[in-house]
Amino acid sequence: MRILLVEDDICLAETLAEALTDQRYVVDIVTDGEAGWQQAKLLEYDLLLLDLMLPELDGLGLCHRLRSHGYRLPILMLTACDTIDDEVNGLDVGADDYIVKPVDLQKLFARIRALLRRGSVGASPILAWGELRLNPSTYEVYYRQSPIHLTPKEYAILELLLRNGRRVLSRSATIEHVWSLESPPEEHTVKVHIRGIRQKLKTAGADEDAIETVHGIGYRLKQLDGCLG
Amino acid sequence: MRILLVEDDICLAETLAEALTDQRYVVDIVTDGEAGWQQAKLLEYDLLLLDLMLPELDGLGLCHRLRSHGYRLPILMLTACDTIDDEVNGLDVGADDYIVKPVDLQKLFARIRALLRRGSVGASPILAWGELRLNPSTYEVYYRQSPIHLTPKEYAILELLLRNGRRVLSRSATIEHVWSLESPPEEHTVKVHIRGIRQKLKTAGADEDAIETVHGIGYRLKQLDGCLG
DNA sequence: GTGCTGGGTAGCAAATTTGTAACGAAGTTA
DNA sequence: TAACTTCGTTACAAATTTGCTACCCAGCAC
Repeated sequence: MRILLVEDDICLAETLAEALTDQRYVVDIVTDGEAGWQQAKLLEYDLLLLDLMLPELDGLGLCHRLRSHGYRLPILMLTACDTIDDEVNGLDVGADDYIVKPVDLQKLFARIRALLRRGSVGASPILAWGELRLNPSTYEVYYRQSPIHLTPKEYAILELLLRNGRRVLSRSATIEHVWSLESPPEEHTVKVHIRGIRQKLKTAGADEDAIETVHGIGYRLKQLDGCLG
Repeated sequence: MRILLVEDDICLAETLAEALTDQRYVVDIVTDGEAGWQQAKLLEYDLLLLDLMLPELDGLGLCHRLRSHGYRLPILMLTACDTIDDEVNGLDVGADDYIVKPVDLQKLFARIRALLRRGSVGASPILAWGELRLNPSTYEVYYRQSPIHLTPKEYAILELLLRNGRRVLSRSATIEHVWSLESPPEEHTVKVHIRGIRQKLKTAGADEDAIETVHGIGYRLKQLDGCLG
């Protein structure tokens, strides 16, 4: 699960990101509202953790802009002031819940779980590409009828590829998303994991390689027959 | 299975909680609707037992707020007035069933069991997975014809697994559902109990392990032969 | 072709995660 | 009270995952 954290207090942001990473979320941090908007457009996040007070574009503004552009991801507001007014404003512009600072981590985790739980109900949870299917709610990966066992890192990379469609993922971007704050490995490590995925797909009966290498750039999913990019 | 009881009559609340605890549920009590809302956001409950008349935010209001925020847990309304009106109102705002005071405990248990098995396959009160069967109303567990004696904790974990099908249960989620708030054990404890279950199933003649370890995530029931994900 | 850069493969060792055994505390039952 | 069960912990063993080094191959420029 990928979370976008929009928080200008770098110290708090890193603390939160570390805690969330421990909870196995992948966390991206941006420090102002405008960057949050750009980043939210760039990738499909599962949840937005949004400070109310931000430079450039504040939390309410970003929230409002996202909702008015049709983004339906769960938004959890983070606010220093726990007045009713703020809550009302936040929920008015389309936030799903809010939590006051100082942040109680257990409470934060619980709200995030609650939001993700109900977010995953409506949308089709299965990511698919040709004969390949990945179910994020059960961590199951299938090629046709064959279950494929992937390690956590392999799984995370494949999920990232599937969520990004034909977009090319550079190795550094992959590391940023999959490893996030934990000590990032060398870029070569990505190759090794890509190899692991390819090998397991092949063993499962995939005739052609689902992952395309874009020389000098990175990886992406291969064009499907009969599908136009 | 964890139940949230929202009831302002402390005497009744404690009586019910005790009875439910005897039935091996984990019960948390709050005494007003607003607290109920906060608590429901905090933890993932398996069922909500909700008095209609409450201070702060009444049962109908809480029920409505939960449903409109996407919560889908079963809600059992508790009401002193057994008029059609109340029933209609309750079901309108999204309660699943209701029971009138004074509470007949046996009836209460039966309704709770019925609501908890909602969504599971068929109308059978028996939870089953392959040759494994678990009867929540008698706490009996069988593998084929052989009865299996499980300790309460082992039983609770196995029931949770059976109710969750292929979903992966993290160790922390398992603790959240099986242990009460005062004394949650270390995550390692879950491993030890899982081992106990596996060992007893094996002794009972299970050829292959029913519980699958999902490395880095948690546990789930193993895929059954002939079942597609 | 040669040289160069980037990507693929294999195997190993460290780190992390999970499994097992055993102990003692606490509670139950006879 | 003594025997027994349950349960959470510690300590250690086993398994899995992970990231690295080293080496080979493919594509590209000349």
